[in-house]
Amino acid sequence: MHDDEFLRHYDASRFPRPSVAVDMTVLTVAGGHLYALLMRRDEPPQQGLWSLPGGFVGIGESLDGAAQRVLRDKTGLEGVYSEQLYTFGDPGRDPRTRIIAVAYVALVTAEQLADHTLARLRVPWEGETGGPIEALGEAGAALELAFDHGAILGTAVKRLRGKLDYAPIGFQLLPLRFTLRQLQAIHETILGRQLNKPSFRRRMLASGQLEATGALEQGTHFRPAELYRYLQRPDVERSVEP
Amino acid sequence: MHDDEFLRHYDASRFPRPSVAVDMTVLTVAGGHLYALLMRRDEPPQQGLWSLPGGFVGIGESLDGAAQRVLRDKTGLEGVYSEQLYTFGDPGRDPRTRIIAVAYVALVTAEQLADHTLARLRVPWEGETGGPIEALGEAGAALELAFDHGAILGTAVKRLRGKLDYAPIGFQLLPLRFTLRQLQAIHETILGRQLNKPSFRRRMLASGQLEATGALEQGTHFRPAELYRYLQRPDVERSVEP
DNA sequence: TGACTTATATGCAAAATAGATATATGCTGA
DNA sequence: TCAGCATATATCTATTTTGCATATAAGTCA
Repeated sequence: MHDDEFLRHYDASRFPRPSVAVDMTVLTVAGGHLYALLMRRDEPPQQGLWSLPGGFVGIGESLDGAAQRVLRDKTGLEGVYSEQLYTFGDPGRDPRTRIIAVAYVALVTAEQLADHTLARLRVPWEGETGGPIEALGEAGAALELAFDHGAILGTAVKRLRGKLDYAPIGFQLLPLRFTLRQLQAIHETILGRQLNKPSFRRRMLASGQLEATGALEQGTHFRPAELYRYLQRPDVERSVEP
Repeated sequence: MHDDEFLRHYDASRFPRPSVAVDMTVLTVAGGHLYALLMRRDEPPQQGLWSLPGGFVGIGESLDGAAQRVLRDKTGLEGVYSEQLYTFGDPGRDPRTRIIAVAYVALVTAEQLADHTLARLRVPWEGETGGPIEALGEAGAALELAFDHGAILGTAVKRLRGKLDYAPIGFQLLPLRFTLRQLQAIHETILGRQLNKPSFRRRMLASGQLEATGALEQGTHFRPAELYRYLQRPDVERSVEP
């Protein structure tokens, strides 16, 4: 193998190359609704429209690394769960030039997004049908989304629905200690349908992912529920996942 | 919005950009084994090693389009089912320069790969654990794989196992008309475990994806099985799928 | 025609699931 | 201190799904 010699003469600039960006879908659940973090574009193209936080991938930077960096720089969030979602690369998806976007999903608790603009998501399909979804502003009117970000959001919701019952998704959206009822509410919101209470309980407890803490919920006007904890320590887990 | 003016002055070459390629995982099933199409690299880097067919994405070409083109140019296959798998972008995964690879999985029948080099896949994990897998040559020895292609193959098998029971995967690996026993053999090979016959039958027939043709298998030395057909016409389906 | 081999159908037990109902528990306010 | 309240938690039953065993059917071949 003469890799060394070959590489000395390799000219990476012979062909025109697209730009590569990461787009972050930051989702949370609150009050029975799904929300996504959106930012108003303050420069062209598509100035004034709403978009997912994104940024270009550095030439020496891994995709997961770029995702974490963009998240930190644009939203201040650090060390949150995120995974690669899908890569959107239609020519023309961005009017500037050819930009291929590697989309990521990040899940955070509603408290972590207190200072950001959240848009309520309206999913116009059931189950895992898929397709673009709408983001609604305060008034309930649909926000105009930049680029193909409506499609990216739809893909994210579809992914969440698919992974919900075999991956530790709900836990990322809750504080470290939570009640089974809270976890069920998260699942119901993501799936967009009601679930049976005893059945959900059994399934969760049988999954081995949960551990009872013995502590009880505080501040209720009725019988408090027991607090549970996720066993795989969601505070440590990061972006992984092929 | 002054998008027009902005775009006239936009300089896409201000930042160094990675190259973007598609890598095709072409899989088939035969004789109880999973096989992948591999090509021997005949030029550096990593000359002599075995790799997935791949190629750079053209500047005006969609990712799905690039996948179909690479498949056609490198293997002669046209119009086969393929879907995007995952994007591999570690800096250093390719020694030439920064190359981000959007990996695709394509499924074809064994007959369609008659003229190509196939490597039997050995999956060292169960279920959907994930991780790189080995490709074995004729003699049964592991082939040395280029770049991160062992990891890409592992991701492809994990994806197939996950989608098998709710997506039309088995049909892509069979001729248009097939017996239930053949379909079950495909499932068993992909999953790496035996399945219950009456149970598999019931599940498939209840799924509504199959239609009995009335015709019977030919050339058996015993009772021939009925031939079934996939309802969504797999010969029409292409790359889709977020 | 009957032995052979596999497809297909049927029957039954075990397990998982949904749903309804009953019981337990902590809070509130008199 | 105690009844009433609201929700958590446990229990029970009907239904569906699944695995496994067995029976029957339908071709080939001698």
